[in-house]
Amino acid sequence: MKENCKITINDVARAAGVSKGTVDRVLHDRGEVSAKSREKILRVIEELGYRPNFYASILALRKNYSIACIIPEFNEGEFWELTEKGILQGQDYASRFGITVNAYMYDQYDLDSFQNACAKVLSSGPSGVVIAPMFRNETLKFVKELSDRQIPYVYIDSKLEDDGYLAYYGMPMYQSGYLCADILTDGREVRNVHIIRIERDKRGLSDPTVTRRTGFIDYIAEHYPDCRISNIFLDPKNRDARYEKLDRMFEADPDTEKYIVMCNSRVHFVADYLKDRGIMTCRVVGFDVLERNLSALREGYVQALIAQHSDRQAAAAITAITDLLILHAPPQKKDNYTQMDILNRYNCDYYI
Amino acid sequence: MKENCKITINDVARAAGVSKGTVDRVLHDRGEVSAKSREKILRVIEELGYRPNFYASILALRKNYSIACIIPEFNEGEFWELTEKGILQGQDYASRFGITVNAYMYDQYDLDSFQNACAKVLSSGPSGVVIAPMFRNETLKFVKELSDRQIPYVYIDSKLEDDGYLAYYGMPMYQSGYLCADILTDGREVRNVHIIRIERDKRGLSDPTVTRRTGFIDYIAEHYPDCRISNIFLDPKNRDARYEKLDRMFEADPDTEKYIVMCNSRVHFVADYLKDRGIMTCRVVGFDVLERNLSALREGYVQALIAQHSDRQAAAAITAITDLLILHAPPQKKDNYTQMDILNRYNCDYYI
DNA sequence: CTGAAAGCGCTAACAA
DNA sequence: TTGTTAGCGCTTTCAG
Repeated sequence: MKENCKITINDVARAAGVSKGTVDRVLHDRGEVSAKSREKILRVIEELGYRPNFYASILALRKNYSIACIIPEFNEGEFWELTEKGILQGQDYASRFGITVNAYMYDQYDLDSFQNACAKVLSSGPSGVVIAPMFRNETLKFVKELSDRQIPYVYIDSKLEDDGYLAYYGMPMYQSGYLCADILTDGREVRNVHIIRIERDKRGLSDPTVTRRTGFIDYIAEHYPDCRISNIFLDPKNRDARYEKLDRMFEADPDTEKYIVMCNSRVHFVADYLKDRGIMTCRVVGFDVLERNLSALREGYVQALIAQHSDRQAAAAITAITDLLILHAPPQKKDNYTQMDILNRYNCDYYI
Repeated sequence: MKENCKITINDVARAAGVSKGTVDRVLHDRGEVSAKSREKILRVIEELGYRPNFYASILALRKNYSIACIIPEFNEGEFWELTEKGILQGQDYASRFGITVNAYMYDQYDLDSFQNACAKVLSSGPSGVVIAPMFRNETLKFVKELSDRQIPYVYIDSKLEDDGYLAYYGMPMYQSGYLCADILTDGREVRNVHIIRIERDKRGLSDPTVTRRTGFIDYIAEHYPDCRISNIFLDPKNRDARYEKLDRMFEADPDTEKYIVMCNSRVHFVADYLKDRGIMTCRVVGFDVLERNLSALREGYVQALIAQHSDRQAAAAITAITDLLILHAPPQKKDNYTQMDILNRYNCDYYI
């Protein structure tokens, strides 16, 4: 299936009647070669099916490639933890090729900290960058700078409308909302749906779930035109306030079976409430495999989770850059929409 | 995050007051070293945090590793096609390390052809083997031989009860049946369930879905103790006979909404029938992402598919052997149960 | 039991 | 424009 490529640069040199130095020159396009030699060498390479041995290559040019990853910082059990796991996996791969990988975290609610991270990355002189963008304008400025410096970059989680990225790995957000609505309603008679959201003051930061919510709402509009949708905003830092809001929501909805959805990763807020109140009559769907969400799934307070392997996304991003650096091979596809995984209590234990 | 390990074998040698030849000897345990030197060298390695550069290593010992993969042969669109894709991916990875990968196919209904494939593999003198076992006894004999020759082997798809394998990558079969029953019944009132099976004459070959069926039946027994389960056997080679059987089945079941399941990858047989007969009132669940199954899913003749990334299983198997060969690192886990993916019409397009 | 030395295939600086 | 050469870090004879 694959030739045992024992043809070395020496063989090529001999066959072409030149020295290996010259062959190396045409291989790496570092000029200074007569058109005639060049042509001849290329033909010989073709004929012999020469494939460079890149151990030797890496060994000889002991370059210090490095990849920088820019992601939001996080606490244990939060969404970005899984991404970091993926960075570690990718690091493992990259290190096989002598490439170092570094993570730069920023506070996703603080523009300054983001700019700070970008500046640090830039000054570290990376060979490639992986970035999970939250601040639109600042990110565009940053990647512009990367482009100017010819540094390849890969988006993960979400991407922007610029065109210079090497690749993107993330979930199809709109479809995930659509899918979510299908799972939530599941062919039942549904008259009220509650979308639970997180209060966030958004200075310059793009809401990462707005597209998903659109997909959700579209599905409802198409399949349940008479269904009412209510939006409830929860304060992530204030439990009592959350409970109060949810209490009010429950009072207002006349149906006993309530349909609840959360388009971000915090559905455990709802699950905690339901558990404390001893309510088991809701149908709840959320996103992402935080440990707290999984518990809620197992205990039956959440019926389904839609998950993505954000670890694989990060790892794939690093692999893409590694392969570009080492093999000079760009990824097969630029936009890589990763699969949407439906988890319930029976398959969630095999997920990670 | 990772040290720039510039410590070479020379540094170690110097620090230990010996030559690099001696260091190499203790590194590879090829004896002939005094206890004193040995000890000293080990300590120095520890202190300096020496990590061998395996480009140099691979370059120096230009070995010709090869990995053999033994899987059933297949026609286009059949289950094993995806596995082959994974082999190609794994090959891609392995070739980065100068390892060649070869596939050996056998007729899964023909013991001779299996033995033949095994013999070929053995005589090719592989450095590692990936195997999808169908014939129990013959496989056990074969892997015994591999063990004797110290050739590591990895099971994919299913595994046997021997203990010498390096790793296993496959789906948890029992749970997949259990999950399947949950998705099929989905909280509804179910009084009849039809399990559609494939007629196969099984001389010495283990039925790969028996465990899955057990999981399915257990779920029904636990959640629907009064539900009747019927088994229908279809001839894969005779369309008319299949239709006749299904006609009879439909006549016998009084309910309009019928619950149908197939525990192998051929649920498209049922879908074709339903489509031709114009029946849309059934709830049908099957397994695996054959193109024909996906079409049935999109068109609504099948409600859900439970899928597995058998490509990733194969690729992971090859990666495991590669890493063992190159890095001398065995896989982190021996038994790797891959996730069970639930597919419906809204997420299936993002699956592969 | 140990050291010296010759490569593995490729790169890059230096001569020519 | 080209050839020569000294490594990159490790393995493996071959002497001692």
